[in-house]
Amino acid sequence: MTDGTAHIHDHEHCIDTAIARARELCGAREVKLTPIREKVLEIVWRSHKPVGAYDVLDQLARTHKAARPPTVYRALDFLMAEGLIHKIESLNAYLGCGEAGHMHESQFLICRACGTAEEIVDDALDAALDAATKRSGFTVERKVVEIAGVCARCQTL
Amino acid sequence: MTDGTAHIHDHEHCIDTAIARARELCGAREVKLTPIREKVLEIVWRSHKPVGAYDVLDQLARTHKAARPPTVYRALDFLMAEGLIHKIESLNAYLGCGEAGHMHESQFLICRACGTAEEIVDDALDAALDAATKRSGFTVERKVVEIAGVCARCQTL
DNA sequence: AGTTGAATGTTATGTTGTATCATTAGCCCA
DNA sequence: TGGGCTAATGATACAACATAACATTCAACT
Repeated sequence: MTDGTAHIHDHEHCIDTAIARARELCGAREVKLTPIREKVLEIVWRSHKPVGAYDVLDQLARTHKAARPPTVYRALDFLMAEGLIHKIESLNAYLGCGEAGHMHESQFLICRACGTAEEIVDDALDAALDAATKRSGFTVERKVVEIAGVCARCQTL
Repeated sequence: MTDGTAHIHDHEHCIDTAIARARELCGAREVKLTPIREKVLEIVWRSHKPVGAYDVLDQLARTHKAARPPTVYRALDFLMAEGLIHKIESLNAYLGCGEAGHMHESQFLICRACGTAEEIVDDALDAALDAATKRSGFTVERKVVEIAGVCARCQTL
């Protein structure tokens, strides 16, 4: 286990919880969490680090020989549409969403030292974003907030 | 002229101003705004829309046959390091910086209808970002804020 | 002129993401 | 029960974005 956050939680449990939650949500919404989609979700959740689509593909291909780029991108698109994962634009990588269920704007703290990305929910920040756009008469559809730097833990190492 | 913002300003003048400013800054900093770098800056400034590296390459190649992807990426890297342009991560595209000279965090309103990206400077928003990270003990190096939606003008069309 | 370091040239390749059409799987229901 | 519909997946090809590595040129200083 090389995951920099492994020390603070039971990661298998955290994956299982995320998948169980995804099943519930998809059931309630009457959309299909197919085996491929579920497997991709699990692969993304296996790390708290954002993971690239082709890394997902490599891992998926171990159990699913037919996997190709479109296989992965379709699954990722589905999972994003359902709010189960996020894309980190500044890394071209994907991350499991810890707040799945209620749609929300995502804000990330990305550590360049350990590679982890922490999703934060800050209502004051979100309000400031809305205020900034309201002034311009701009209608918001998506808010990308990605803060890169060094996390508290890595600074002490 | 198909630029959605062309109606509100003299674009040639705005390009000239940006290049003159870039020359000043590079002179003061004793870094070289070479012909290639200046041409790339001009190409980026020709639109208020973020422009892809390969679009820049196509345009650069008209006057500079030897241009290749590294030619363009090197120039873009230089211009970004000097704060003369920004990269829009969610579009993989580049945009002239209207606030060149003082280093600052960039925040963008990106209209999916007309393709323009407006750079905004909102101190309250920036303060909210800092507050959010301070709480986590996170050291910020770069802040990416990209708000996508529909601009005021496009909503009325 | 000779040396040095930055900039550019050149070739190749790596990485990320889509378009397109064919095939399969689940579901409704006549 | 099997025909017809739609969603999902398979499969091939390619487009778009970006960098590695090494060669050459150029400008500045001595």
